[in-house]
Amino acid sequence: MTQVTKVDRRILKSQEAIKHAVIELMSEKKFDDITVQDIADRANVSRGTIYLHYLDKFDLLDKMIGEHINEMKILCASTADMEFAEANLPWFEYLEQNYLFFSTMLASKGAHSFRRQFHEFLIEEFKDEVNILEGKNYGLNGEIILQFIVTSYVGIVEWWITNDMPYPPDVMAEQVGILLERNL
Amino acid sequence: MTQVTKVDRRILKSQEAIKHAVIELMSEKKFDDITVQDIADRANVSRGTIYLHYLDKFDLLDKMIGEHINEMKILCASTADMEFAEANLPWFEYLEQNYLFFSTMLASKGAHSFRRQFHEFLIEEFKDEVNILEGKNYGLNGEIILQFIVTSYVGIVEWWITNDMPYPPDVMAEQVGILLERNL
DNA sequence: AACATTAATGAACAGCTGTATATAATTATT
DNA sequence: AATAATTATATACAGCTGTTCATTAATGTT
Repeated sequence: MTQVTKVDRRILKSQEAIKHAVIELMSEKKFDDITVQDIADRANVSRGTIYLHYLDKFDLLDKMIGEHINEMKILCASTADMEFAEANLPWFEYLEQNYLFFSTMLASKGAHSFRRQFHEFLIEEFKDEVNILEGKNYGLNGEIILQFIVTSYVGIVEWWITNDMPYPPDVMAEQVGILLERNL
Repeated sequence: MTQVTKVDRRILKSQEAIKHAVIELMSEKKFDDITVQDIADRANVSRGTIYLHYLDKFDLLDKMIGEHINEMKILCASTADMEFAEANLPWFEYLEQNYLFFSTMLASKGAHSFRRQFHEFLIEEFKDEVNILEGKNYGLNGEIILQFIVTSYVGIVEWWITNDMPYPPDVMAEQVGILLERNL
């Protein structure tokens, strides 16, 4: 069931301007140094308008991250029955394409949002892959294995981005793919 | 070469009072809700005194975390040639003993400090354990394997603490030990 | 005990935050 | 086109932050 109620144009316009302003400012300074006043000035809206849509600047960042995670979910749907190494590739390419956003965001106090959302997303993706009834993980704790895999994925992505993507997406996808196969 | 120059008693007294105040306040509210004014009032020092010792409240938290990491380094030195499952145990026990501090800290915007410091510490511990010249990791990228292992360790510890330690330290140590053996 | 050094204090400051409110402008609907 | 509802604006406010500075207090060393 899709929501068909029209959203007031003013809301879309304000939110677009605000998010666009953040992207612009991110290429000029660290997210932690960007003030709500900065964003309002750049977006050409009243500072109060930002608080009308978001709790604070971290909530704003959180929602921008959420939109990226949704993009990655869509990418994921199209690789449903590939091998890990192959299915990983679109994600690493997507991260690379949005390097400025992700690197600036990860260098800020809002990095927690990304980690939380990406973690939740990956838990959904991998939770059915863990088998402790037979095979290599027989007898182990499924919850701990799932956390082990997912946090390593989140962590390696964060490492890759904050270290200026030292390897190309296809190398990352392949190496991470091998590590996933070994543990799942 | 140990530093023998005496530290002014007032410095020790102020810093002790400040750190003690933070610990106290942590049992009353989330770290993000604690203000520098709160800390100054509780520690019975002038607000300016805190800025005399620390850049801001996150720098203060960072230094408190650093002291815990140092404790864990000391624990580590005594388990140098044990199996992973055994060597892990003192860490998980230490984390359990300081549950209030770690859980409150991880629920804040300062969680990044812990992750960074614990990550750096583990890199030092594990960097010599990766062998890509023979064995299970032959031909793989050593840097990526190291990041994979270390971030999963940091992540699983964070998961364990923020989820109210759902398993006792010995179970965690054993399960994580198995996962480490498999990948190193 | 007297001294020079260092640390702590209190007050003042500009700037940002988050909230509230009255007013104006825009929108969707009739 | 007129209307009611919604959104945006400007302004004001109290509280916190991080810095500065002159003054006072405590410390370690002669």
